[in-house]
Amino acid sequence: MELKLNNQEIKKVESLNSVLSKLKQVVSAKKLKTSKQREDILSLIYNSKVHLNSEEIAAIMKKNNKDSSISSVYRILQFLETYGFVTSIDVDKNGKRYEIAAKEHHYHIICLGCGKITEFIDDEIKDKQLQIAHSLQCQLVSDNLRLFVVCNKCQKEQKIY
Amino acid sequence: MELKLNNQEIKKVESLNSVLSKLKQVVSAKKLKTSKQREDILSLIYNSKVHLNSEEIAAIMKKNNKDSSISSVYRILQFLETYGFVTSIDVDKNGKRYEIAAKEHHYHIICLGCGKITEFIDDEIKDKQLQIAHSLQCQLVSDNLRLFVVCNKCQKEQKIY
DNA sequence: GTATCTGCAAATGCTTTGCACACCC
DNA sequence: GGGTGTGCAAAGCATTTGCAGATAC
Repeated sequence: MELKLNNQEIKKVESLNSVLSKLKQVVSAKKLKTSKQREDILSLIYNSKVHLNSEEIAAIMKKNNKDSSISSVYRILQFLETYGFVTSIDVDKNGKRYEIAAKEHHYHIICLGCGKITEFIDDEIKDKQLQIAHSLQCQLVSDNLRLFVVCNKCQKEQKIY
Repeated sequence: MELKLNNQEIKKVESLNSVLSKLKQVVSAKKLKTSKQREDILSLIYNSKVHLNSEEIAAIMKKNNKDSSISSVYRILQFLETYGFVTSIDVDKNGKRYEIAAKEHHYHIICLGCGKITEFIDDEIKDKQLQIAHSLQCQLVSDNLRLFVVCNKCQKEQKIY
């Protein structure tokens, strides 16, 4: 089977420099102004091995002496998502979590015990979805597949279930 | 392909009476007390052809002269979800939407234009998910596949995109 | 009678927004 | 200098919770 798994993260399809350069293009095209925070948050999400939420992003910014108010973090995340630089996923009650959009198209496995998010790629599922959308005369905009599991470690620790 | 589609709703695998009888069993086993509202809300969700949110459920209860405060609706929905009578899906900003659990296992297609939710069944995707969970030594608890689309009608009306 | 269920209002948690000031071009 | 970005505090919105009274058993 052509399943690709990766416990760390799915391959990125673009370099950080390329992503940052695209950000500059959008900012310039929209006649907006450069903001160090915007670039920093985008870089942070690009480099993060985990899916951060807004609070965590604000906390890391603070730790890196790049302090940013939580409202700015929200505004910047909204901007970055609107213009396709990041995507968000809902996995728990602690708000949306973000990841860089410049990643291979993938799905998420979420452990209900420890919250760990694993990513995987499956082309068959992707193809199937396109077929389904097409058969309904729908234009597929985005898809979201989440598997909620109890991981091996949490099963052994009898964390839940 | 073995895709099953249904523009109205996916077949239910259990009668309302059977579901209500199971509710009575749980209530009795947990030494709780019968509540007409709990039964009414469960019946309402069973019979609804659309995915209702809490506000809508409260409004329909009111219209049927079975008035229920919004907090009771939330408490009852939480109860029904905890004990596996209903399941919830997140489709928009208007809160979780509920459906009866006694339905064939299925996925959702959500139109970003009109909000219409279509359900579909696909055994290949289901099998694939089980394989994936198994290959990661994970116990699959639940899965959630949402396709966000622009439906044919909304494309013609150029509602979005 | 006693524990659960309900309605109300207040609280919660994530997110958005209004406003004044700071900063980029 | 004019408009965009930011920080702060307040507001929004779905949901939860504390409490007192109502109801089921």
